[in-house]
Parts: sequence; C-alpha cells; structure tokens
Amino acid sequence: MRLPRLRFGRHGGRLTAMHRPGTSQIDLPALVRKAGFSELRAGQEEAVRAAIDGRDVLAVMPTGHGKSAIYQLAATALSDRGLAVVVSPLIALQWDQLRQLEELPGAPEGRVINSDLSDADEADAWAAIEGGETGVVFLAPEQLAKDEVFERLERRGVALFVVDEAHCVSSWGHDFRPDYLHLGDVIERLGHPVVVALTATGSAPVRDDVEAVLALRDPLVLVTGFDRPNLHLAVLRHEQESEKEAAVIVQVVALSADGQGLLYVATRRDTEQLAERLEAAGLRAAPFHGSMAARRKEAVYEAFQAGELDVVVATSAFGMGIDKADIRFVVHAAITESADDYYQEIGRGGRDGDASTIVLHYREEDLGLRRYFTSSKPNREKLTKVVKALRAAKTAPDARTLAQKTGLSTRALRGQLDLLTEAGVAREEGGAVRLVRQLTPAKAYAAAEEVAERRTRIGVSRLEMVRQYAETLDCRRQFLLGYFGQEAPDFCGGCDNCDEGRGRTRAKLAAVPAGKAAEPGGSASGADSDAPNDASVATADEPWAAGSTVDHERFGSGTVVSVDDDRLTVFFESEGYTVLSKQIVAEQGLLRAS
DNA sequence: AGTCGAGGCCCGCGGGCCTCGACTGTAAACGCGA
Repeated sequence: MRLPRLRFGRHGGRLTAMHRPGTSQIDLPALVRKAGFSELRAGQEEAVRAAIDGRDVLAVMPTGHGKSAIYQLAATALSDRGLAVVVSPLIALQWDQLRQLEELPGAPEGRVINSDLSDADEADAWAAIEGGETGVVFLAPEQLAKDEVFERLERRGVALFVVDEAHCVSSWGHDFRPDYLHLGDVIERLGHPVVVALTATGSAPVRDDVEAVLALRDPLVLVTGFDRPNLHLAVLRHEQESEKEAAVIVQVVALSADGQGLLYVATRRDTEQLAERLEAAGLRAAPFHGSMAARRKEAVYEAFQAGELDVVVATSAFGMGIDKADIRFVVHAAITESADDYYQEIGRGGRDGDASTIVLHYREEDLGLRRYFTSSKPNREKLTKVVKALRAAKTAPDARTLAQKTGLSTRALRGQLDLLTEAGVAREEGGAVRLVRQLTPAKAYAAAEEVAERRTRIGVSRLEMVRQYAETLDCRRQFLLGYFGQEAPDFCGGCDNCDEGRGRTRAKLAAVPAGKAAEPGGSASGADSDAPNDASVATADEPWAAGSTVDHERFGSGTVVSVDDDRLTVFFESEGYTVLSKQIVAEQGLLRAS
C-alpha cells in the first residue's frame, strides 16, 4: 500500500486566506489552521467559502492544485450539519483519500464503504457512520445505487455531497458506468445537500454535462488555466504498424535517459508485448492494464512510484490517482478516444514544473480501433428480449434475473439496459429494473436507436478533434488550449510545429518583425511570445466567444468551443463537435445567441 | 476498422501464403467454488 502524501505543506508559509465580511461567518483562517493546512491557493478559498455558504461548486483544476483541500475544508466546516459523502471512482483512490484525510489533525473521521470490506469491517464502518463518529464517507457511485446504502446515509443526514473526478459523470456515465448518470437523482433524493464537483479535465461540453447530470444549482464554476508550458508536444506520423512500434521503442529507450515515463498503448496485449521489447532493450519496464490481478497492479504502481521502473506500458487504466511529480515523458503508441482523454493522460507529465516530453505516435489506422469502441448500435433481437421480459415481469427484476430470463450475458444485458435507460424507457433503481414508459418493443428499439446514433455521432466528432490535433500543422498547444476554450499565443515555442516554423504559425511569425512588442491585451506574457495574439484581437468584435451558448437552426443548442480566424468549433448536444465557417455563419445567420 | 493467430493448402517435409474469424478499454459488485 502506498504511503499517504500531503499535497500541502503544513510547515511554514503564510496564511493567505482572509476573512471577508459579508460572506460566511466561518473563520476560514482558523479553519485552515485547524485542518492542518498552511495556506490556500487561488480558487480554493473561493470554492470553500461558496460550499460553506451553501452554494454548489464545480472546480476544474489541474491535479496537484489541491482539489482535495476544497472538500476536506468544507467537510470540516460543515461536519456539525451532517455527513460529507465523497463519490470516488476507484477503490484504490478511496483509500488514498482516506489516508490524506487522516493526516489532517482537525478533519472529521473518515470511512470507506466498498465491496472490499469484510462483513465485520463493513458493520463497524456503518456503526461509526450512524453513531455520528464519522464525518466523511468515501464510496463509489455503485454503492449509492443500493437502497440500503442510500437509506442509511439519508437517515444520518448528508450536508455535503462531493463528486471527485467529476468528468467520469460525462465520459463514463453514458455507457461505461451508468450509476454515474443517477447521481443527480441521488442528490435530489438526499434533499440536495451542497454539491462540490471536482475534476482536472473540463472542456466546456464536459463541464456542461457535469452540471446537467448532477443537476447543480447556480454553481460557482471555477476553471483554472489549462496551459502547461513545461510539456513539449510532438506528433510523429507512421505508415506501417511495425515501423511505428520500432520507432516507439527507440524513442522510449532514448527518453528514459531523462527519467521515468509512461508509454500508453491501445490494447492489453500491447502492454505485455511492448514491455517485453523494452526490457529486451535494457529498460526496467512493466505492463499495466485493467484485467491484471490487483496485487500485480499494485506492485507495478509501487515500483513506479519508488523509481524502480523506467517506464510503465499501460492502457488507459493507469492514471487516476498517480501521485508522481517527476514523470519526464509521456509517449502514446496509439491515439486516444478524445482530446479530453489525451490531455488527461499527458497531464501526468512534469507536475514538478520541469520539462517533460510528450509524443504521440500516430497512424491513421489507429483511429479504427477507437471508432470501434465509440460506435454503439442496439441489437434489435437482444433489446426486444429485454423489453418483453420487463413487460411480462410482475415485480421489477434485478439485472441478474433479467439476464437469466433473456438468456443474455450480463455484459450484453448491461449494454441494452444502458441504452434503454438513456432513452428514458427503463430505469434501474436499487438494483431493480423497471420500465418507465410502457412502449412496444419496436418503439423501444426506435428510441434506443436514436440514443445510439447520437452517441456515435458525438463519439466520432470527439475522435475527429483528436485527429485534428494529430494532423494539424499549426501550433499544437494553441489547438489543445482552444479545445478547452482558452486563448493562447500563436507561438508557443514548445511544440514540434512551432519548433519547425510550420503552417500558419510560420505565416504569422513572418508577418511580424521579430522583437516587435505585442498589442496591449494581445500576447500573453512570456519571454518567447512576442507574436501578437490574433485570437484576443479578433474577439473584440467577435460575437461568438468561446464558452457562450448558441442555437443552430438545424443542430439545436450548443456551446462555442473555440474561435479561430475563419472558423468556429461548436459542440452541439445532438451532433458533437462541429466546425463551422465564420463567413457562412454570418452570411446565412446560422447561429443565434441563447 | 484493423490486427493477429489459427488452420488449411501447396508442394514436398520446412516454410510461405492465404483466408477466416475472434478480438479489441475503462470499474465496481456479487456470487460461487476451492
């Protein structure tokens, strides 16, 4: 098991948290001291105050910026009003969070509730929770789907509801972990305690999704900057799979001279095979993927943390909860499913602020696998079986009974149920599945098909965005930051395209005499960014600012993601990411502000 | 959508080539058997 690690020094440092009259009567500096923190960073204080004052909070902050401190302080302040429930996606993360909480002298006692506990331990935990000794409970959303768990928490009284890694609500909730979709209901049934949603990944559509799914009420939305100037970004294109693999091996071996790193691959088999090849090349390498035994996963994790491995070759399973600041490279041997995922994975590099090398090895064919994972198509036969069984059932069956009745595997059944749930046809509560609408199998199928088509459209559009990242000849940092709705200087000086003076970057640089000062309000500060910032100049009379909501006559409502010289990228709820020509939008009046 | 391994075929006994089809990611929870 890993050692607890504090994200904030408790020694030295000045208290920067000041009491502001007119807000909460809580003495925040005293609370900060009591909880054992030395100081709060920008954004943290605002978030804690809002939560204490009863306002929902959505905080999008980079890992290591102290998201945990927000709920730890809020839970401490609100502990006499009721329990704090912290929803966390991984059991390993729950234990980590508990350990962090235990390190804080003034914080309430915490407990973990999950399926790892023995019956005796679970009974003990509940006794502490119900007896009032425990102030913070860590659990996965699946636990909240159980009536018994919900009722016990409700009886105890919940004052604060925290959703950690809140992007899971959006990126996983729709198909992978449907219980994330029900968190909004859980919150409402608990009488809507203060909700604090925390994540490090938050493009505007994801933020909107989190807000909607959790039914946040007038939340304070805090978004800190996404830029990570110490990450050097590059993409290498390949024709053949074998050539790509060879290049990946050579590069990882070379980069290992700088320190430890991560190699992300697409399949479990690739984790094993590439780890073997890297070992053969003399590196200390280990594979990591979701279906490995828990003990083996933990051993790899520990060895990496302890500096005993040069590289971990992993699927996307390796990531959340990694608490290592000195990762010197993050290499992808295959493209991710979205730019959100890519940013999340590369964001693990260089948290100590020192340089980290980020490379994507790209083959167009690799998009095929991602497309496969993205596409969802309802199976008429299976779906009909499920709907018929539900219509015939006298009492609402659980998923297991339903799988037996329909003869489907639990996995196949799960897929059908997710579709029916999102289509608003069925609902799963406390393990029991009910039909919400008494539709014929044919109509239920049509509803599910609509949902699947929409999911696929959005999935393909997200994939299209990460493809654009891979194929762009412009500044990659600007592209990524634009994706997250943040303006950036044209010249980042930290990506392969800028290094080589390619594409539009070069055109813009050529148009500006070297050394010319930027327009006021133009370029961001930075020693190497003297080029003017067109994005901010253009926004002066730009009617469609990034982050604003718009209506399209055909696609419905959407959020402006980024604004370029000649085009807009908009995320439409029905279509996903769509690139529109500014000129055509203007000429045809395609968009209305909403 | 794309890759890879199994198995068949050819020609002639060791290996190359082709076709077909299985498989491809992310977690928690639960029940069963050892």
